[in-house]
Amino acid sequence: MSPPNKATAKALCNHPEWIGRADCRQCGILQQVLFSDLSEDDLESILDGIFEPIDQYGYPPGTVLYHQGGQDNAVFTIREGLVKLVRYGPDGDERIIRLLKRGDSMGLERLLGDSYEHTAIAVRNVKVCRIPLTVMQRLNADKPRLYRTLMEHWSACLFQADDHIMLLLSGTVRNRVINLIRWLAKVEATEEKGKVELLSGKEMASMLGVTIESVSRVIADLKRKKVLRYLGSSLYEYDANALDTYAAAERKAP
Amino acid sequence: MSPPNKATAKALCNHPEWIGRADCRQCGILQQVLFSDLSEDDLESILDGIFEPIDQYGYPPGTVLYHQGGQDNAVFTIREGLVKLVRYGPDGDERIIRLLKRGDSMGLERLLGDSYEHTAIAVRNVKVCRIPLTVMQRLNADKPRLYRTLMEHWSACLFQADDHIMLLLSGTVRNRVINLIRWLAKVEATEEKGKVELLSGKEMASMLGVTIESVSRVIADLKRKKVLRYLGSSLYEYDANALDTYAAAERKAP
DNA sequence: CTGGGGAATTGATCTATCTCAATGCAAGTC
DNA sequence: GACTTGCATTGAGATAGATCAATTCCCCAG
Repeated sequence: MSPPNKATAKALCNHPEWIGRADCRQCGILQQVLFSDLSEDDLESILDGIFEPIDQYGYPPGTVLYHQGGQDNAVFTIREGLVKLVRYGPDGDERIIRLLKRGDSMGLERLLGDSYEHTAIAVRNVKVCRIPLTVMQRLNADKPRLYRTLMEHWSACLFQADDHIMLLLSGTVRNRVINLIRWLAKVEATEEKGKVELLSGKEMASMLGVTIESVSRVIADLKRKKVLRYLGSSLYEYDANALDTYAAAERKAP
Repeated sequence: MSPPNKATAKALCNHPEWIGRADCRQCGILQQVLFSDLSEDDLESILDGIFEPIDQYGYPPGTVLYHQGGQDNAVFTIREGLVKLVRYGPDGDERIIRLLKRGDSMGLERLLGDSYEHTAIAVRNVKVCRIPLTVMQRLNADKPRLYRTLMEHWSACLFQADDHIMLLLSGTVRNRVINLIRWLAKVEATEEKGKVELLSGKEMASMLGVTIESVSRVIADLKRKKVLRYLGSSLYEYDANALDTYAAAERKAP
């Protein structure tokens, strides 16, 4: 139940690792995800009839799951961890376009025949299911209801993109950082309430469209004001109310 | 063939106006849009069997097509013009999240039962087809192939959102403005090559996340440098090569 | 033609953030 | 334990862009 200690995590994820064949019938995540609309019988027939299997993999932070422009014949769903979707600017600078969490899916553009639109990189230790395109195609043909679920995933991505624009790319650096912290706290409510694991400075900067130094200064300030307290290995204890206060304080009109 | 002159346009669009019942068989746009995958027979049966008709409407600039949170039972496709999707910040400030052009569709979130996620406002004189949800639902049931087209529309929105982040919300004001001009020039290639109709300063500012004054200064500068030439009523002649040059010039490392 | 009003423009500050550079810190290596 | 290596932190100075404040420019109504 408790998170793996450091040694375990390291042993588990020092390199890409095949974890196992997916048994979708047993899977607590997948049922809530892409295949949530399918009955057990349908799942049965998936697992029996397909050529290519659905496999699970674990990756350590920094692993590239796929490359922009790539054509691996699979889509992915995230069982655990965070994945960043990035694009590279003309100077090779990396820009984080989206941050995907447990339950999100990525690479859906392959279903339309497009190559991957981003490079997907693990931000934390990550576990994913790799679903071959052939499986999706077959399912789409057999069970059109799956399309609805797919559309929900598209729309979820879209609304994250919109929130990104509103919350993370508008206003002062301080507000952007605070909104990012809130978002992280919300989606990673795995530990006890009141604690967040932040990203690296570079990653936060590249999500928020600001410099590393600016992010660092904001966080230092929040620490000084006792809104954040450092607990080690980028884990912080935070005061949710104070966060709200400080975010709101900025847009006081005099 | 030529665009309507000002007097005509005005008479046509001074207020929301019902233009006609859609004859999708004759429609040059719609066939390339939502219903591109359907045969003529399928279209036939749409038009015959449905209770609610597909109507066409014209709206003048500034008209609200639907409101964030609204629940009108329809999706729309744009036959002509530009529509902005906006959200409002805590202070009521409007932020343009996306700019939709001829052939794009909007309000697809209603297909999933969600209320509209944005407020849609005409930027120019606009013609749209209003497609009742019932029609879409019926079609989805009868012709599952339509789902593919829908997914393509979702993905198109998503990739516009991503481009928005990369091109319009990164870098200097100058680059953002130039990228916006290029985008407008590309999607509105209705007139002769080499001319763009820009948005109002307020609109450009709210797309790019900068102030009106900054946008104005950049445009004034581009005029001074003969990259843009004003032709009246926010129409400009532009030098595409020079635009590229000036956009690139900024990221020269000394 | 004429006057009014909203938008665009321009100028003069001001400031948040970037940039550059130095220092500190923690983890892994030999 | 000393040495590297990669980040995070902090400071000081430079600057792009915001803000505030006039004009000026259109466009339209009368």
